[in-house]
Amino acid sequence: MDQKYLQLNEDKIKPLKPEFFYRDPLDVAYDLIGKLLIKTGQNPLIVRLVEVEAYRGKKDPASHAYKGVTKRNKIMFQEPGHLYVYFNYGMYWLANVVCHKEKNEAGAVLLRAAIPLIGIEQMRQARRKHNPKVTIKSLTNGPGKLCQALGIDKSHYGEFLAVKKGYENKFLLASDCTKPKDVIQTGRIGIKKASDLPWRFCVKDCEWVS
DNA sequence: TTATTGATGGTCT
DNA sequence: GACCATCAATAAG
Repeated sequence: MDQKYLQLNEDKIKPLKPEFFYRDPLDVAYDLIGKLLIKTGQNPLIVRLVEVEAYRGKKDPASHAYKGVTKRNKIMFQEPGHLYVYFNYGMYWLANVVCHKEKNEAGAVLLRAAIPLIGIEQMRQARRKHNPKVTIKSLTNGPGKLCQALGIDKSHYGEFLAVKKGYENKFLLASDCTKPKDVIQTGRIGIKKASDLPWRFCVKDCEWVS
C-alpha cells in the first residue's frame, strides 16, 4: 500500500460535487477509493476510504433496490449524493452513498472500510463502547465498525454528502488529490446473491480492508 | 492464523 | 417467520 494513504494532504482538500454521484455505481465505487469521508464540526473526524462495494439497483439481485421501492430503500431512487443508512443483523448500521445515472434508476455504494486520519482518539472512544479491546486497525475495518467510529445511525438517513448552496453538511465526501494506483476489484463479500460479480473495490495490501 | 458460533432486531413476504 | 451488504469471542491448530 502506498504510504501516502496514511497522511492527509490537508491543503488540497476539495469536496466532491453533486455530479460525481450522477453515474453508474460501479464507476462511483472505483472513484471513491482514496477519497475522504469527513464528519464536520468543531472536532472533525476524517477517514480515507479503502474498501467499497457497488449495488446497482434494479439490475442487481443483491441490491436492496432490486425489487422496487420500499420505505427503507426509497432514498436509493431519489437524488444521488445522499446517505442511505440501514440497520443490519439486529446490531449494526451500514452507510451507503446513493448514486445512479438516470432518473427512475436506483443504486448505491456501500462504504466498507477506511483508514482513520483525524480524530482518532474520538473514534476510539466511540468504538470502545462496543468493543473495549478495539485496536487502531479494528477501528474502521468493516462497514459496521466504520459507522460506529463515525457515529452514523438512522438519524443520518438522507444526509447530503456533496456541497450544495445553502446546505450545511454534517458529513462530506472530499478528495485530497491522493491518487490511488493500487486498487483491486473482487467479488462482494457477506452476501449470498450475486457474490461472484466483481463489484467490490479495495486498496491492495491495506491493513484496514476487511 | 483460520473457522465457528451466538447475539440481535428491523424489514419484507 | 425467514432473511440478513456484521462483529467479537472462542476454539482449534
